[in-house]
Amino acid sequence: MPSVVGIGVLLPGMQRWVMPDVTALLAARLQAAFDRLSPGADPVLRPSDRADFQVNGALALAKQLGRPPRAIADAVVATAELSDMCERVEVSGPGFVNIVLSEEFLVQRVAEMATDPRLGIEAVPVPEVVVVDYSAPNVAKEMHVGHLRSTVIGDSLCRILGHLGHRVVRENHVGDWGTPFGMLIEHLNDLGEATAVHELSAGDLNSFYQAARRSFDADEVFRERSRRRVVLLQSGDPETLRLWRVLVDQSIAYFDEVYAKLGVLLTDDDIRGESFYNPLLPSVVEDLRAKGLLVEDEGARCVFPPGFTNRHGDPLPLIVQKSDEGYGYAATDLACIRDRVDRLGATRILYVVGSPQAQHLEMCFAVAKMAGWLREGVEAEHVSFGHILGSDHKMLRTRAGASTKLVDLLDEAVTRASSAMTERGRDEDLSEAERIAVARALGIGAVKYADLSNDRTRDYVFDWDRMLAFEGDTGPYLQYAHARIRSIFRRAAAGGTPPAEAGTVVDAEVPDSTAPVSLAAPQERALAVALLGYPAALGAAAKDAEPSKLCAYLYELSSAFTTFYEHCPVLRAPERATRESRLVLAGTTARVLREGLSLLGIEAPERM
RNA sequence: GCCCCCGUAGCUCAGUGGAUAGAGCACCGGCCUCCGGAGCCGGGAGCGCAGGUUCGAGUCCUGCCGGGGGCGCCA
Repeated sequence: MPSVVGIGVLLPGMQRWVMPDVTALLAARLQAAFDRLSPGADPVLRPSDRADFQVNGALALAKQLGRPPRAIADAVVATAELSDMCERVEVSGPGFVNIVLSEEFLVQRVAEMATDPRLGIEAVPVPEVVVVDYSAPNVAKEMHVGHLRSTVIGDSLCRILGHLGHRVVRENHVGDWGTPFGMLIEHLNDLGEATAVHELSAGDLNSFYQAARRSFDADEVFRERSRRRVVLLQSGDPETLRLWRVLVDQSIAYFDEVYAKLGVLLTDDDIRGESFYNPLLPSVVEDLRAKGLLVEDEGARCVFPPGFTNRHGDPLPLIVQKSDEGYGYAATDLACIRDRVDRLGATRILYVVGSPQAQHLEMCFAVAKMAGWLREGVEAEHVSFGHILGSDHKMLRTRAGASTKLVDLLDEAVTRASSAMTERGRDEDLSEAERIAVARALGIGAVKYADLSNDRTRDYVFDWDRMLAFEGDTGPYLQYAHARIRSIFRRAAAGGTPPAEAGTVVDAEVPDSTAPVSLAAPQERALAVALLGYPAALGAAAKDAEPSKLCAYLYELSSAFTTFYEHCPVLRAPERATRESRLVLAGTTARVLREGLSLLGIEAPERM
């Protein structure tokens, strides 16, 4: 069964009318005004540092309409229906329109958000079927840092898209087929099944693989056995398949351990390994041949999508079937696309795959379009990402030059988080069990946030001290901001005084999220505006498949909160009404932080 | 050789063609009877180089320089 995330929001009865978010609402109003001047003209609505928003569309329209930009801006201001939202709309400079939202509007929207279980996030009206291809470890091979990015980014995208109401199908394209399995199965035989299983279940996949490799390189007899074993595997020999299954199952059990440690959604049901597509490969080749796309070249069956050339400037082939009749990975990738469109009904396919494979994927997409498998209305996107670099700005490796094992990295993160807590005396009130859980949340969260908060497409420098810092744009900082707000509510629940017994956890919710909100102080207003930006930020992250946009938003929100918190006493507010209003602001901030972090796959502890 | 990505402050990074290019770290100066100071307020410092398109370019185009990646039977 394909995995489904977030389908719940589409169930009858749960679907409810939620007002469009502030940005969308404003954009719609402005669009109507611009349409009257020039149908379809882009208002160019942008956040502004000198107002809440600015509208730049008038300048672009000036030349086209042959009118001064200020006159156009004036016309927009005169005709746009903004009076219920804004307290000031004015033309400035060469023709910008500055928009300042009214306090009444902000108050009303924050109140709606505070009482909305979905925090103002509207389920998309037309859900897509989004297939997310990510993680993709190899059977009988250790997961290393190279798998971190794909797994973490893909996980977050699944969560975000699912939360927005899309039907998400997770696909873990595990490397479980191909010529190396001849060698691996023969090595398994040589070790003896029991010994091999023991070694693999201990998670020592690398030494197993490397030993197989050594035999293959050194021993001609072993090599020949391996080749014959590949043929047996391909032909479906039951005993060979059984041994193959042993390797696969042991590896999957190991992957599950890593996924559990990492805290991602992937389950065994999401595994759609290369072996799954194996039976579909002949028809891929047949269909390409029938469509006249297949070209035999040097014995290999290829498709030459236009626009791709090799080092000599000659057309570059996508090799579908090798000269030895075996299928190349391109065939699998093509079968995969077809399967996702036909069987799963995908309307959007995300490949969370490293940037080196950009050209290969482009070629696959091009061929799939030529063959009609990727039809109109189905988007295939390469969600590309860069390398993780060490402090020397080179690919992260151990001293020995091997790529770092993912489990080692994660264990070190938790260890470092644990000592950071002790150093800062943050663990004094926590029970041992809670201390361990928090250290885990902090360490894993720090690694994930460091990865997710960068522009995917770029390489980033891996730096323990920076990612685990409790200040700056880090996971722990956001978790801290959340924990600090929760602490306010524990105090509020205890009558405004600290709990009598250290270690007592009072799980307090917002006492009254329907209390009237006032935004008299500028820091209160700024926090309200930041809160209302949540839907737009989430939408942008989903549209661009870019979790860093959600990270940037959450960091801005935290900053707005700390400024607010510094200047606006909550529990010590002089008036009861002010105190309750501020509790609503703080409580809503905590909820957005917790939900936002969870959409990144990061836990938000109550205390830390 | 060809193709792709990247080059923004001392460091790590944001910047969907719009006004004076923003953060964090580090540094400097203020604020502590502080609901968690892991903070708040303020400061200095930057778009690799050269052209071009545009009313407007960090953003788009061309060339160059520098870094990374890819380029036929591995995935």
